[in-house]
Parts: sequence; structure tokens; C-alpha cells
Amino acid sequence: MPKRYSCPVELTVDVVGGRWRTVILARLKEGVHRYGELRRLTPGISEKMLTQRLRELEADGLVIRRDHGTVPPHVDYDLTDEGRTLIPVLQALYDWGVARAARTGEPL
Amino acid sequence: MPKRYSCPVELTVDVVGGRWRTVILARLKEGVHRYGELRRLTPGISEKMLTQRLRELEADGLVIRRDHGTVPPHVDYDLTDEGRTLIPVLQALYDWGVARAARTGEPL
DNA sequence: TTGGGCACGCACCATTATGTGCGTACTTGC
DNA sequence: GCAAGTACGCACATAATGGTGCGTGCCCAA
Repeated sequence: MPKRYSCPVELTVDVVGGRWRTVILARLKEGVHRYGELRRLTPGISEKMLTQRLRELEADGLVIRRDHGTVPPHVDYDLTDEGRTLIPVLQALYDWGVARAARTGEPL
Repeated sequence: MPKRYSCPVELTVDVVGGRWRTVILARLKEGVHRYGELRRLTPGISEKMLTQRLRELEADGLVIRRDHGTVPPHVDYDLTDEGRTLIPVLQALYDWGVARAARTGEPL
């Protein structure tokens, strides 16, 4: 049975919620990145988490994984068209984070 | 030691992330609500969760709790000015949810 | 020859988030 | 008199999330 949402916000949170998904998407909105680049750009994430979240984002159709089939491996990730529809959301989250940090004096 | 963020999005997610916080905030952006109203407007949430999240949002300065001190109890919740700065974020989440539902055929 | 980078998979464990069910002290409606 | 509503608190249990450490097969630099 399909899950019912009482509010569109719930649906969105279901897709981009969680500790890492939005952070990863925010990186990818700046452009294509390799696995190792994402890992370095996201301090604190474990390799397991990064792989796991990327797989989920792929399954949700927000991200494409491109394996160049070379050896040593070269894989990169990009937003799909569907993923790009999230850009306004990611931008809003980004902007609020900046403003909030300014108000509270938290470091960035 | 203060927590470090590698990206402003991380900070935002820390504040409004999780299963319920955004949903509650989205309700409050429509106006003041009593505890019982929020409970009815948010199917699936337990009373414990609702109370817990409201306390956190209060502690983060996004929501005010007003206890009218009457008996039987009458308490209502509203966004603070700080909370109102989140409205563009909440709107972006809402809009994307609507558009996503339309694309995937998910019910609302 | 030893070590590191690449992009993971897998097994196991810890922490956090969330849910469930019950109690409270009082009032109003039936 | 009895149930229901109000706005919770508390104890317990499960589910989701996250971390650790190891192994893979190949290549390149020191």
C-alpha cells in the first residue's frame, strides 16, 4: 500500500530528509563529482554512509551514477533532471543556514 | 566545543531536520495552533513526539509556547520572528512536495 | 617492495530516533 | 456516574541511523 502523507512537506522530507542526503545533493548541485571528491568534501561522513545515501538517491531518481569502467575505478555522480528540480529547495536551505549562522555567531 | 559544519546546509538540517520538525513548522506557518489542534493536524505523530519536538523548537528559538494557565489547560504555539525566517524554506519544501507528487502520481 | 588511492561490499556494534502504553488533575457533556 | 477532552510526563521497546574495521583487485609512485 502506498504511504499517505498529510502534508506535501512530509513527502519532501521523506525524500531529502536525514543527516546526509541534502548535504550530498548540495554538493552535486555545484557540478559533477567523483566518489572520492564527495568523500573529501563531506568531512565526518563514513564511506559506508556515503555509498548508502548515494544508492538511495539513485533509487529515488535524483542522482545518476556513471561508472567509466576503467581500472583503477572511476565513477562519478551527477544530478538528474528530477534532482535539479530540488535546486530551489537546496538554495533555500543554504541561504537560511548562512543567515542563521550570522545571527547566532556559529562558525561555518 | 562548538560543532563545525562543512556547509551551511548542514546547519539548517541540524535545526529543521528529522521526521517531524518541518511538518510542525509548516503547520505553524499557517497560524497559531493549540497542542490538540497540532496533534489532529499531524496524523501519525505520537503525543510524546509532538511534545518533544515542540520543546526542541522552543529551545532553538523558532517557536513560542503560550500557556494560558487555565484549567482545563489551554496552551498554544506560534512561530517566533526567528521561526518566521524559515517560511521561504518551508514554502520551498511544500512546493517541491506538491510537484513531486504530481510527477510520481503519489497521493497527497 | 611497500604503501596508498580508487570505489566500494560486508559483518558487527553503538547510538539516536521514534513508537506504545499508561497515569495525571480537573472539567464539561450525556 | 462515566466517558472524553486537555496537555502533557514517564518507562519501556523497537526501528532507523550511523560507525568500525576488514577485504577486494588493480595501478602508480617512492
